[in-house]
Amino acid sequence: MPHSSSRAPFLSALRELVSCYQAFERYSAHHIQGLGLTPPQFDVVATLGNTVGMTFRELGERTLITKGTLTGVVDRLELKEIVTRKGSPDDGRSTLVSLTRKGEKVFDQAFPAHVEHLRGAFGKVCSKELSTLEQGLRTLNAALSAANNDVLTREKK
Amino acid sequence: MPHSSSRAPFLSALRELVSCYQAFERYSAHHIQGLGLTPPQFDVVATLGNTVGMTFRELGERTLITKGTLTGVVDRLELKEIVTRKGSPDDGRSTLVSLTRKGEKVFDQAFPAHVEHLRGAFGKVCSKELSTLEQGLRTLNAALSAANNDVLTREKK
DNA sequence: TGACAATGGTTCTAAGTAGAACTATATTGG
DNA sequence: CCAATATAGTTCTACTTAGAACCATTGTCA
Repeated sequence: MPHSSSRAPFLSALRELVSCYQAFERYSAHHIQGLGLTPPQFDVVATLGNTVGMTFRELGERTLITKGTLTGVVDRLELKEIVTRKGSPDDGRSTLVSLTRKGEKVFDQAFPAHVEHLRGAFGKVCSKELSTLEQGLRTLNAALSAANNDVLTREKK
Repeated sequence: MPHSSSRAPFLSALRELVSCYQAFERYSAHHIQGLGLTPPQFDVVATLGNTVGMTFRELGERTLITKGTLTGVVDRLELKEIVTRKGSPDDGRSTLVSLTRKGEKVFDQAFPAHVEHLRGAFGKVCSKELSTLEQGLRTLNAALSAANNDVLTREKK
């Protein structure tokens, strides 16, 4: 589509965003699977690490995993005896998820190893460029959120 | 994990990359679903638009959908009579996928509409910042590809 | 206080995802 | 020319995904 990309130069930035994300996912997932976890499972373990546990709601907000999905991810981590569920004493509706002893060992081993693995790629990019990139992503993020809110409120009407 | 992020400043850029991608996906998917397609289905239609069709292999390379997944996506588009499969005359192994008449109509209607929708978000970011962002993403992409190749060749040995 | 709304999790469905095993057709090197 | 090898798609499995419907509990307010 030659004419459309010349009319819409942002499409090439977009393509780059998507392919960058996918490249990161590939690089990251490959390593995580070597640790015996899937990427969402690792995400949950990394989020629970060094905490006393948290509710499904909070866990979902931090990992950006929707609640329907989260149930399944936590199920499988529970099967592996890496996390446990415990009813909240304060609120009969909510469930607290936390790492088991075994889960903490997994965290202590996997988390630093994974950060090191990532450094293997990100370390090649100079920190100045990285912070420029971060700034640009923030701007785009804000534009996307705003646009998304526009659409949603327009639909509500 | 307060100490880890201070030791690894790239993690905050990474977080921004992931959340930016997800925000884009949400914004984009929402609109695409209003057109009666899923995001991968739209991707395939957009890739086949204004072409005479292509093989699964080529389609997979362009959309970044792996072949096992692509079979299912094309199946569902075929059910909707948006694309057709046709055995390649040159190579008995490969299959050509192309838009049907109806598929072309869908493309002509959906593609420009979607680009406009995206412009609603990206248009808010000035083009200078967008091209800086694109450049940063290219750099990171290159670093990720290189690191990934390193890992793969190391494993082959 | 008692109906009604909001919230937290689970379940269900349709789809996408990667990766491995499989089948059929090419290609290549001896 | 034929055996080994590579390539193209399909199938299968385990998992993730979002979203909707659902259930139980909690909060609100009349």
